[in-house]
Amino acid sequence: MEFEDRVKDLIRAIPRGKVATYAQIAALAGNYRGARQVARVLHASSDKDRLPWQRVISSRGAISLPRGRGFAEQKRRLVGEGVAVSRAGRVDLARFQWEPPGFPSTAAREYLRRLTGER
DNA sequence: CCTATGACAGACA
DNA sequence: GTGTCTGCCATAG
Repeated sequence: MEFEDRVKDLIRAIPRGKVATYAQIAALAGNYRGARQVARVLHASSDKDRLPWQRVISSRGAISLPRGRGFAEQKRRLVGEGVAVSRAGRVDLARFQWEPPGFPSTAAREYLRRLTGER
């Protein structure tokens, strides 16, 4: 339950006008491979816990919600906060990604390096 | 113990 | 750009 609580706190810490990715939240919460858990938390309790869920998007910089089930709502909320969202639901991470100190973590980088082929 | 779920991520064709 | 496949793991039942 601790991981879940950290995830919620982190999501609440994303400033207006910025976005974070699922993997980023997971890494900051201490589990750099827990992106799916972040998705689960959002799905289960974004309403209940009043999270700024619109600020969490995929690592490719896109809205993950399907059209017809939240896509338009998320886009509307983000644009309302000053985040530019393309028609396809893309956000420029270089401009809008939240970058707290210490991200990305060395653990995450190592994992990625191993995935990419141990170079 | 097991299985299912989850708004994922990365590699590759 | 699309689609598929694999790895990942906390949580609920």
